[in-house]
Amino acid sequence: ECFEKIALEPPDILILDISLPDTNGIEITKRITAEYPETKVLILSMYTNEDFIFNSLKAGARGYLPKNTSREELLSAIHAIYEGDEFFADSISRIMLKSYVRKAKEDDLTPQRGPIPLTAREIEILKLFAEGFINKEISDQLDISIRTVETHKNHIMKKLELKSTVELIKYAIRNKIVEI
Amino acid sequence: ECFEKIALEPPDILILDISLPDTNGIEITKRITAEYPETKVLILSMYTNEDFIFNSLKAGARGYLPKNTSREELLSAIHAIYEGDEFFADSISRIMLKSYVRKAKEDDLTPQRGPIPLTAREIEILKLFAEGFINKEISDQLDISIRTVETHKNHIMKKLELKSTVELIKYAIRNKIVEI
DNA sequence: GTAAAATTCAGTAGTTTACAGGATTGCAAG
DNA sequence: CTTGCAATCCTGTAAACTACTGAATTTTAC
Repeated sequence: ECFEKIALEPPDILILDISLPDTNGIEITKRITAEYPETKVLILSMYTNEDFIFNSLKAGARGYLPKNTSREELLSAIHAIYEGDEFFADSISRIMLKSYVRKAKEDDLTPQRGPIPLTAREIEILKLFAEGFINKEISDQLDISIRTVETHKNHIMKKLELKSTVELIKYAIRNKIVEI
Repeated sequence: ECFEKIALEPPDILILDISLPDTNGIEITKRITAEYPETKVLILSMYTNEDFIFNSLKAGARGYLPKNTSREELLSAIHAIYEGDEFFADSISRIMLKSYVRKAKEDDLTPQRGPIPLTAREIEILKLFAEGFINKEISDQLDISIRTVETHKNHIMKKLELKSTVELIKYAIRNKIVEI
């Protein structure tokens, strides 16, 4: 029914009042913002779970307000969104910021399980390998024998206790030796 | 001088008034939070650049206020932080939230350069390969010949115009067929 | 100044890739 | 219905790579 009415005359702002923390509201938001980019979605929900808020925003919502929002704040939000701005209740911003910082810290900790226990030469070879060069190309670039390249790779695998080249590449990515 | 005084008697809260957008304030924050975890850092700065704020928070700051903060808000922040909470001015939260959402959307768009042009079987094999299984293990799991596994991999490489297994693994990671 | 580690190279056996070819099956259009 | 196509399956052969062992030379560390 919602989509039928929107198809007739897309509104400037669609206020979605979400009562259940399922993905319905998010799916509606995604569809609206995809099909009617000029219609701006403001979500009003009692759910302040960070993942739910996050997915709503990723789906394209321009604002998010908790249910206990004052009349004044709702009006401010509508005006801000109408002007093309985004609007989030302070409580929402704060929840999301904490989550953001927490994730950023986690991301920063996980890759570095201690310093990389490789020599400069080994890192050089791992980098070239993980960039996609085959052994012959590596040996040409470094002006050493193919066998030496192989030996270095072997040492690397043993040091890191890796069982396949797949893990080797993943290691290089995780430790930022190469880009994905 | 700052560090000498802190060493004598670590304060409950350290209010860092940063006037330059260099990394000094961030380095100080990092060192304090590492050496004196019980000392909480509140940053007061006229710089509201999102990267600067972000790095401050990653360095361990418990709060961030812009220079034009009211006396009341500063006191609220000090009290909140003293209680073990975090405190960010609303303007700061809003800046960071927008940046967060923007980045999340970017991350979501980049990997999918169109649908994956592989058959179900090919994706199955790519997934197992990128998880680290060798051809023999894949052929056992799927109950097919090793040569068939090789052929599938060959088809995948040709379809995707990839030149090495390294690129194949990176493709699988980018397209979320496997975790890093 | 010696011991340990890093860097270099090689032999051998087994595994994987590159390239070319063929067989079977399922499904959809003519 | 058969024709064509894509997907799936299998093989041969040469080249490249891996696993394991061994070893010479240079660097680093105490």
